[in-house]
Amino acid sequence: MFSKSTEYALRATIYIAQKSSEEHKVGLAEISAAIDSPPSFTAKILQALRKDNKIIRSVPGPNGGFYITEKAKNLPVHAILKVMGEDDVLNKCVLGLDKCSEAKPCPMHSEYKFIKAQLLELFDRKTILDLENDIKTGEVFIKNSRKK
Amino acid sequence: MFSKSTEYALRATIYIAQKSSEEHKVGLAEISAAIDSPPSFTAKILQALRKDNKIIRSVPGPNGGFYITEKAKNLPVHAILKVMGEDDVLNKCVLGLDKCSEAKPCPMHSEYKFIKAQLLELFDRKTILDLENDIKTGEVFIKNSRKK
DNA sequence: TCAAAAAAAGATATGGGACTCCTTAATGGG
DNA sequence: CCCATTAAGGAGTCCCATATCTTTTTTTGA
Repeated sequence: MFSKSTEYALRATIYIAQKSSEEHKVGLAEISAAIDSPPSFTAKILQALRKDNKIIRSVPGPNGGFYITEKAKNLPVHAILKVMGEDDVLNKCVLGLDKCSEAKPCPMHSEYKFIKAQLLELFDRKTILDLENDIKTGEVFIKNSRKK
Repeated sequence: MFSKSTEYALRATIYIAQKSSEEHKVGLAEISAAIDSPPSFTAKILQALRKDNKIIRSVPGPNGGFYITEKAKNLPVHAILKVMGEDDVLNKCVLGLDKCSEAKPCPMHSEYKFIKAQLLELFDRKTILDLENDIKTGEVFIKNSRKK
């Protein structure tokens, strides 16, 4: 559904939410190990998220790293998707028509719109904090198995 | 949601269903004009669909072209997606985890699975014939506006 | 049987996503 | 103030989806 970049962004943000605070930051190496993502590439993605200045923050130097404020944890997953430029993915027509709309629908539109609405609702409702809490229950995970 | 190739495949198939029969075939030029897709690229995609030997058929030479049998029109949209290799797209984890499952879910899994199920149901239920009929009511279209 | 028509096949760009590496800047500890 | 640490930034690689162009093969109709 989403690009690799976005997948890493989501997993990394959840991990940072889970493990960091303003006092205790997490480093790139730990993050990419925890979510099993390529470190250098993850760095680029975290840079992008950081520049947005809304979701994650970072500090260089010893004991530096990434963190996320309690306030930012209340942001919906949709905020991450927006930064990663996935907004259009969710609004796109199944058949790829630019002008597909309620007024000029494609043959899939009338049925797909209800499903799309649920997707949008889910990503708007679910916050970073929600996902972090799910992890803490231990019933849920964000680490990929190492590829062979 | 899907690749350009798949979008063209869907639109082209619907157009062929709408305009062709075993007696009256439609040519590549007409198809790509009707759905506004690059002709040469569309040719490749139709080749792939054709090779599958289930959905569309073709005949070269004068008055040749592409067509689809009445029987094949009863195939679900999912059949096209399968040929285009989009099967994994629909089964993929939102966070990109290989092992995400009911037993080992990601934090989005429990809510996303219901939406995913609806998507799968829609693509399994909706047939090519259904889409063709929607077009015939005239309330629906498959042609993109020409890009400037 | 020949020529035209149309799809099939092959060869070749091109742009962007995915990723790596190297250098630079910022920070904190000794 | 210097050095180790860590993120930021820049440049470049690789591959695949997208797309085009050309040549070959198949078929039909005259």
